[in-house]
Amino acid sequence: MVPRTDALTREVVDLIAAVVARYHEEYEEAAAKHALTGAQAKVLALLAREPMPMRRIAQRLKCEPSNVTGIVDRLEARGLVERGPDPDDRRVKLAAATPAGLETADRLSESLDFAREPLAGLSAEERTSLRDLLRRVLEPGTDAPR
Amino acid sequence: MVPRTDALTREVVDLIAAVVARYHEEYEEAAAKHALTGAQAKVLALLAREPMPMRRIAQRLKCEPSNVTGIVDRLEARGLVERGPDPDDRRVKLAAATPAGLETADRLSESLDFAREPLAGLSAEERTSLRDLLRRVLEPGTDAPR
DNA sequence: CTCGATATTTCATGTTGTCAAGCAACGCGG
DNA sequence: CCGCGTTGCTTGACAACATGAAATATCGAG
Repeated sequence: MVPRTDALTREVVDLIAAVVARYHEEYEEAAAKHALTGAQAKVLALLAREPMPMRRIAQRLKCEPSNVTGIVDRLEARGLVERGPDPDDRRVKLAAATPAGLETADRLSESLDFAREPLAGLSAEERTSLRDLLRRVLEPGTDAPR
Repeated sequence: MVPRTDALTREVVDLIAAVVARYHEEYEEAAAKHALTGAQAKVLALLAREPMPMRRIAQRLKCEPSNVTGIVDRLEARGLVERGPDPDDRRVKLAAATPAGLETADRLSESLDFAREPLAGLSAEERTSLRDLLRRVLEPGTDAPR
């Protein structure tokens, strides 16, 4: 067992906390620029890649399916998303981004690109190191993608 | 200007997103173990270090002061936090953790220690590299200037 | 076909967040 | 000292997000 009071580890954890805070701030800000909330932006980004059942969205967001209903309702009300039937299972509803939704998702993605500028301060070598270290940190319990 | 489609940068950003997601998940989980929400845990952790005015809490949380009122209300209702007068300014209310609040904050902190185990997989040298790289990433705009 | 499981929705409820309005206290210029 | 703009906090109204329980429809195995 690693000593819990290790100063170095603590500092790294604090830095990660700072990164998390910063990431959130910028994400919400970028979403707000397109009149979306964070949750809506996340769902829209998901659906821009591929349509998926409500239940799958809930898994990705790690929340209850009943919650997703509301989020998709609001996106649908704004014409960014549509619900369609799943040909293989009539219980399932497939949510998909509309053309307008895709367009918004694209612009959102660009705003987020802007947010990643801080990384530009790192050389290619440094970015590679960072990538490798982050991979290692995430490795043990990487969430099994389903 | 760095090309926005740089594969390496994109991968690092994705990894950071994964770290952010993971961090949140574990934070909420740790908070829930003590029957706290994420926001409540954050405020309690802040106040466990030192008492502070409501307005300062709002700044730290980057939210409206009126929001803090509710969060502190709930913590106070559970006896984890107390509001007291500021001797220097009677408009100000100083929120402070009660003994019970300090105790909860301690146990919460231990749960979070547990969550940082992933870092244990890294050698001291690697943790140092990671620290330095994260510092660099955060450096330029530690505080979003507006 | 029946029955348990699954996908979604609806409803009730609670927390977080915003904004506008209000009140008390501060502190400055006259 | 007195007004008056500013500041700190709370309140109220309202939207979004989140959970859990119950309702509905469909699926699939026996």
